[in-house]
Amino acid sequence: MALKQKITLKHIAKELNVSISTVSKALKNSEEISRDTKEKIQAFARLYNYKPNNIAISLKNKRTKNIGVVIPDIVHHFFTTVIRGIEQYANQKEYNVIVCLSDESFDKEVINMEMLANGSIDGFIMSLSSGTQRKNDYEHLQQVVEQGIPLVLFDRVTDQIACDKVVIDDQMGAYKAVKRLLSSGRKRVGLITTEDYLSVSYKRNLGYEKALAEFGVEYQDELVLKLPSMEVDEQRIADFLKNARPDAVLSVNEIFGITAMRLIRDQGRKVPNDISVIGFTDGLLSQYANPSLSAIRQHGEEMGREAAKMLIEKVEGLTDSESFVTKILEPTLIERDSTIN
Amino acid sequence: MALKQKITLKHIAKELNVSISTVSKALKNSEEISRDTKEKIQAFARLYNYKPNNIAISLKNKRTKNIGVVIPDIVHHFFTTVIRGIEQYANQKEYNVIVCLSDESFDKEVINMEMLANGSIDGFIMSLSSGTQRKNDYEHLQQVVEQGIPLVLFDRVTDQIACDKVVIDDQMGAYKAVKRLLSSGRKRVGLITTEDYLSVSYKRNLGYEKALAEFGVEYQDELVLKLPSMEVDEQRIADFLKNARPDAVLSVNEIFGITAMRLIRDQGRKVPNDISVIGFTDGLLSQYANPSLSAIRQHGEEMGREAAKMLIEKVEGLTDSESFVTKILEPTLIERDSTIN
DNA sequence: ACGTTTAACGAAAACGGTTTCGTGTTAATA
DNA sequence: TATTAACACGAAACCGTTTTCGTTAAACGT
Repeated sequence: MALKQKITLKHIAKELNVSISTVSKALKNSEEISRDTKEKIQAFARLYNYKPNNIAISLKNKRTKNIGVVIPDIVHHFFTTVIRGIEQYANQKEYNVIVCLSDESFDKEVINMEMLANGSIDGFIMSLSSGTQRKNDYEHLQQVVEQGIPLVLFDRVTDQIACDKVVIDDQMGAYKAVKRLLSSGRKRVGLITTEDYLSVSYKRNLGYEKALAEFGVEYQDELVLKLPSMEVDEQRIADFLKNARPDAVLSVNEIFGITAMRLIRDQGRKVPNDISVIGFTDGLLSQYANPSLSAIRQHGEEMGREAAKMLIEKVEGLTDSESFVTKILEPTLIERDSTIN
Repeated sequence: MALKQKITLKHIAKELNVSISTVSKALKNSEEISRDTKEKIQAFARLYNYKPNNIAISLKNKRTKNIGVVIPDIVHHFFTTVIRGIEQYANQKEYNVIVCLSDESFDKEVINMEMLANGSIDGFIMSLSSGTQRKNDYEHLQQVVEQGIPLVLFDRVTDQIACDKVVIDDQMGAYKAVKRLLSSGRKRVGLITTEDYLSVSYKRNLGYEKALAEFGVEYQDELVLKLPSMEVDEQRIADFLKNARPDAVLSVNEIFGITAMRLIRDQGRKVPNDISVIGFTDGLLSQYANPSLSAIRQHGEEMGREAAKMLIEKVEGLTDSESFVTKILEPTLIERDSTIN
């Protein structure tokens, strides 16, 4: 099979007995070049399907039209929707999206960023790995911003780095959920969460406490289950449900919520009659669970679009590179079958 | 804030009063350069954290170490696991992954591929959009292979293009499922699928028929529901369940399966006692559904790893560029609560 | 008829590397 | 002492563009 080698300006120039610069200008329809020459060159280019080499252009312009996205995990509905949002906006602005997974590991996050920071991308959009948040080390981010590479953090952010951010109001989300549970008459609202090193967990705990306080309900340790990671520890959840005997549960993610619902049933109680359940991260599971799970929707796609917008505006210099904003999206409570009025 | 501009060979050369070539060689530990000079240069480079510019290297080597992944949709557990598999392998080989979404649209698929094909990537991994399969037009793929860009197709493939492929044996998957249902005594095994233009649906239908034939069961049109797209049409599924009255159902994806289970219950029948259900695409939904859904596992991660391996071997010339293989992964039936022995 | 504008194009530098091929210096060899 | 090899380094081409700045020749003005 004969390979149709990509044609370059040089080829065209030689074939048409003109200089490379003339070809370049002709293809850009420059006024400098005569009608005749332009037509000849453009026709030839069309015929051989000339397309400029992106890499060469990147080198020249010092702009790649690539944006690097570094996320902890892609097999996770929330991140996946964010990526889609990023893609949507980026695509329409003719940017490509390079996705790297940190796998919740600090080291991988660092390696990936260093790899991309050496010219491969014009800017970063990222969500911190749990490893990084636990280590509380943001040197690699600092390096990137010091090099003048725009950075937008989303969802799992840190205030130790000055950059644009987009988050949902996690505290508000938890607050809304708990308020909803309390005002429908629930007395013992439990919380299934992870330990505080994850920024989002911390804030959700705050919202939980705030709602309790507002309703004059005392915070009780036994009603809060803090799991050490996102792993589903059925035993601990089951024990928690049995011992604390909540009449409502807010879970910090979908899976804990779904699992809790199943365990509740196994223990002979009913959702939502005996126990209401609300989960964070409104994804497919919440939608299709049985009973379907009321959830705090985090608007991942919007978050992605917003992050991409902020990033690209910085990249293209449309926005002051010294001033940063944090966009806070308001979460929405989606009522389904796991809560009762 | 003082920007730490990226340092280049030129900077180092000027600072140390040597030539650029000397710096380049010294940093590669070339024998050509004296101990002293090398140490001096390397120390300086380390001090200023010199990292070569990827773009410049790409231009020189005509190799980007990027691979382009074009998939129909990212908010889909199966594709997401494939990406993870690709990432795993690619990362370990120091390749980056550029993800583009075709959104099931032919046009977007074409645009994305053309964009990436102009030097941005060393090869493609892709799964065809439904738009493309419906249009049955593979010109853009042909172009790419004619330019000598390696291409690996996965899952949704076509035999109109000669390239490496990795798929699961969809026919076998359906066959295994239906065989399982029939041998546990079911008589009226229904199939909820999509129309045949999707290559996978077609093959799954074949497996369904094959199992029926083997058990001497006659194929009945009324037991097969072909939806026009992947949209969940509850009404049609409900009607199908009521009218065809199957005692077992194989669904061509997770969502149809989950939905069917719910509708079955709504109609007053029980899973798995009255009706067994098996779904394709073993994802979170199947795992966490209630009852949990028996499923055909498609080994997305392995598929991704395999695709990445095949691609990178082609890219690096380790494998003959003229000969292509199709790797067929065997699907696994995962038994859960939605089937009864 | 002479200087000046203008049109149309080419040469060359630049982006940041890699690599081949000198070249000058010194040390070893005949 | 003349020759040569080894050593250490630099010049320059190259990857494929873009862009600035000539340069040439024709057209123009007076």
